[in-house]
Amino acid sequence: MAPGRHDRDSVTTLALDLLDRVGLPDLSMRRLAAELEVQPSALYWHFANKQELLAAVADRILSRIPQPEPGTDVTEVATGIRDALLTYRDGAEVVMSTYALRLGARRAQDALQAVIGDAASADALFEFILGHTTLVQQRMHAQSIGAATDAADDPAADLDAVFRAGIRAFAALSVVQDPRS
Amino acid sequence: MAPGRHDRDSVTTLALDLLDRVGLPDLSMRRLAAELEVQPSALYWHFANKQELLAAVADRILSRIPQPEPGTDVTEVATGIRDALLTYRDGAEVVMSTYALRLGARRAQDALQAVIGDAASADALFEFILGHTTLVQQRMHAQSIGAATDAADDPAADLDAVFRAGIRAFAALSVVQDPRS
DNA sequence: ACCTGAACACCGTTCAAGT
DNA sequence: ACCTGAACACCGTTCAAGT
Repeated sequence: MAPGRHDRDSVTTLALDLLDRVGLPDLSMRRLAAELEVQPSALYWHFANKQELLAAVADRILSRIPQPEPGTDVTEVATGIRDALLTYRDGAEVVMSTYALRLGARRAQDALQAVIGDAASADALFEFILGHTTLVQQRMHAQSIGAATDAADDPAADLDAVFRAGIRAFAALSVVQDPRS
Repeated sequence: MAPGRHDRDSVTTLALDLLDRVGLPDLSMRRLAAELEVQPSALYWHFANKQELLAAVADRILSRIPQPEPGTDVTEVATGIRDALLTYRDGAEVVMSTYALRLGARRAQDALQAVIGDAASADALFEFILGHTTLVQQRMHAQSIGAATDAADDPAADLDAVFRAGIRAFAALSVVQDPRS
């Protein structure tokens, strides 16, 4: 239980835990340092900056995506990705915020490309899942704050209908291989 | 040229201009106040908080979406929405960040629903456009910083291929009205 | 190898008071 | 109606120095 001696992995683990407890806006370097019982400057021995820390957190989140077994369909893979993003609070936003910088970690796209022929379509589907899940998690937070949302509607029911509509569009592609339109 | 006397509209206009010049991470209340030659606290007479200011900015961005004329197809409407988001730096991220809170301003979904039958599919397509455009603008910024991106590839060429792949998936829906699958 | 201490240049927001 | 002045409670990051 000595206060000190952390490494990249243990810092990332606590960052992920803190993210889930307080959300992305309150995940600060200073607060993370306090939980590690360490000065804020100590974090910069492990990570060059906050972006790099968030990239490590994003990779952890994406590591929960199941590898598709033979015979899996588009809906199953897409749902697996969405659920991985939903596992931690604000998970989708963290992944989005580091998407451009993350080297490697193409686990999601690879999984989708295994069930969708075209690479561009697989990327497009991943971008839909990211966008959709980000908005779902935002709405979760807005609701917990008690803020007025756009909707005079049921809170979660039709969100899933939107997800299914998106999946249906891309699933059609994998069946109807388009005849050079 | 007196320093004072602003209103909600003029503040929003300068905020949009500042966003385009410095990007979302550097769009702070203090910096905006400085450009208006006013104390930071003055902004809180016009807006309850930063979120509300960003929501007003988001509405301005979305107001550039063209109303679909009869005979417009899905590709045209979707491209119009993307281009509206691309007009200002980090436009897509601003819209996403206030999506859950924005009352009204369903202009984008309405435009899409006019060319896609199903409301859930129209929302899904909008979420794809938002996710995709956010990532495109992020990559623009990463590149201008000179940061290492994921790609050993052409910078913009295949981004558009992903956009077209997404559109194609949803466009197929509007033609092949699915026979109660 | 990993951390402290101190500093720099910032944030969003509140609130009494001014005109 | 619109703004100032001052304060509160925060940020990310750097860097010399310690062990």
